[in-house]
Amino acid sequence: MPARGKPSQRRDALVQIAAELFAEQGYRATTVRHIGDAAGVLSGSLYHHFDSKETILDELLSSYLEELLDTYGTIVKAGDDPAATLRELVRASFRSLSEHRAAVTVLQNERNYLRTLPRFGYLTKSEEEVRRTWIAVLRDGISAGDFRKDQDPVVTYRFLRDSVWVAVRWFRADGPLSADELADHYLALIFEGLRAS
Amino acid sequence: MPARGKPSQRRDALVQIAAELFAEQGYRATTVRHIGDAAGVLSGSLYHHFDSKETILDELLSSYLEELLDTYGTIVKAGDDPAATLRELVRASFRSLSEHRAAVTVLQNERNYLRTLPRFGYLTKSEEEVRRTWIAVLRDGISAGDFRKDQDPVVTYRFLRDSVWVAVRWFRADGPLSADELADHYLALIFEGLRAS
DNA sequence: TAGGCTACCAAGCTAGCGCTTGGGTCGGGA
DNA sequence: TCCCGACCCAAGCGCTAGCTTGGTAGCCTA
Repeated sequence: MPARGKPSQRRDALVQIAAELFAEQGYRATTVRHIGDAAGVLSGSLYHHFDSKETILDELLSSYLEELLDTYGTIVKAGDDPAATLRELVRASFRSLSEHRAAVTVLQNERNYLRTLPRFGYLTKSEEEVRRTWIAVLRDGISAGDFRKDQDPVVTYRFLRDSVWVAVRWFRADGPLSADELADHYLALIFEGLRAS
Repeated sequence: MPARGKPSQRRDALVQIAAELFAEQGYRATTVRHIGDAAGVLSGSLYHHFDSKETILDELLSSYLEELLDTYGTIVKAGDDPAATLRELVRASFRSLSEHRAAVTVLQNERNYLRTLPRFGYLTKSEEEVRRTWIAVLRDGISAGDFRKDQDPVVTYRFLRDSVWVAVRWFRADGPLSADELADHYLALIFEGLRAS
């Protein structure tokens, strides 16, 4: 069986096939026989590539989170003003949501369950790092006078985070709006509000 | 077995017990043996009250949706101006989220899956009615000059809807914020925006 | 006090789950 | 030519899922 560090095209393709099924039907509702069928292979043959169904999911999620946190780090290091940084964080999030739709969907839907598994303890850590990043930007924006002071950054963070990521439920990369257009629409709503001036 | 229209205290209690488990672990991951254990009964005994696990879920969801749509109807019929109506819709939604936490959670998490089952076709219909209600208010607000014209009401609706309902993931009725306080915090963000004036 | 109703138990059925085992095929390097 | 590694099949194991069946204890009413 190929190891994690020893990449294989077939292995990567199988992860993607499984990812689509996980996203559509849920991780637990997707059976190894489904995955095998979709890949044109008997279910047992999957165990040549992976030692468990969990491993397939792990590969999907950890590689996604690695990339996302990397992108966040780059944005923060750029050191723009808080409003611009927040804007870039939102844009990057919507882009990741379009490029890794399956991974994001699974993460949203199975988060509570997966966190109970020791193997996926890193999900909590990643989530905490995302949280720190966003809240720091919000606090900076308040201190700098860019953002309103009568907002609790913790509550605001949860709203921003949730309303961005939950869009994965209906966003389609081949739909009428691109990820960046959607991000800008969202940012306009968040920054300027709904009320006519 | 008691029928749907023939209420039974025991039956209602069992629905609530099951609802908590469905919300915490997911509908499919909750077994009839779990439900039986939580109710202090053997799993087979549940089939005295319900003819299937699906029936338990159906009872939970349909009664919740009935109540929600009823509340929405009352608010719209009151005929306030669009901003006030939207405010009341948001408040009512947050309240329903606190009073029917389990039902909302299940609906959010299993929506995609349940819509594939013929039995739960009414979920799509209810969703459509909610959609019509909100979008009508948004359009009215734009026409009346209360809301900004450069917003697509369809996209805005999805943001509002998602960011309200997704709060069920972290909202606790016994937490620091009441449902109305949370609604007001949210409304301030939506109406006035994040940017300092 | 007999009969029926509500609520439950004890036991087990079938289907399908994740995963294992032993073996087969085929292309590339020595 | 020989063999190794990548890849896959066929069959089935142990287990748990939702659900069924036949029976019973206690209560209410006539």
